Amino acid sequence: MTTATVTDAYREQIWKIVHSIPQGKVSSYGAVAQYAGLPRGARLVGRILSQLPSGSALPWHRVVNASGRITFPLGSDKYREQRERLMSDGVILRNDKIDWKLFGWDGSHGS
DNA sequence: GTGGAGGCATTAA
DNA sequence: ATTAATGCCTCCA
Repeated sequence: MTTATVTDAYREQIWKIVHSIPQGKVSSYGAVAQYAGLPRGARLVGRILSQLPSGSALPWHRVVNASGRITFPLGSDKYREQRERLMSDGVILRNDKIDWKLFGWDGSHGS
């Protein structure tokens, strides 16, 4: 079947990882991609998240870029939505930026 | 030495 | 060939 794509197989894997992010913490596209087995698939994670089906209930708002900032243009509806959801999770945005040292999730189980 | 901004590189669709 | 929910490197203040 050549109809399927590479991300098609990683799609569920990425969903699992994003859904594995604990509330109050955030991760980056590159980090999630790396955990999924895609060393340079940062954009793939973003693309997959953009193709999320309605009702996926996936905490995509806990995923930001490596800069700790929301990828959407500041002032955009999407940007506002993610920021609101992040604050709802207890994540504080400082200067529209996330303190990675406070909310950065390594993907590890920690202690 | 730290922080912010801009540009180039990389992969998948 | 073009676009994209990015990442990393380099330069300036």
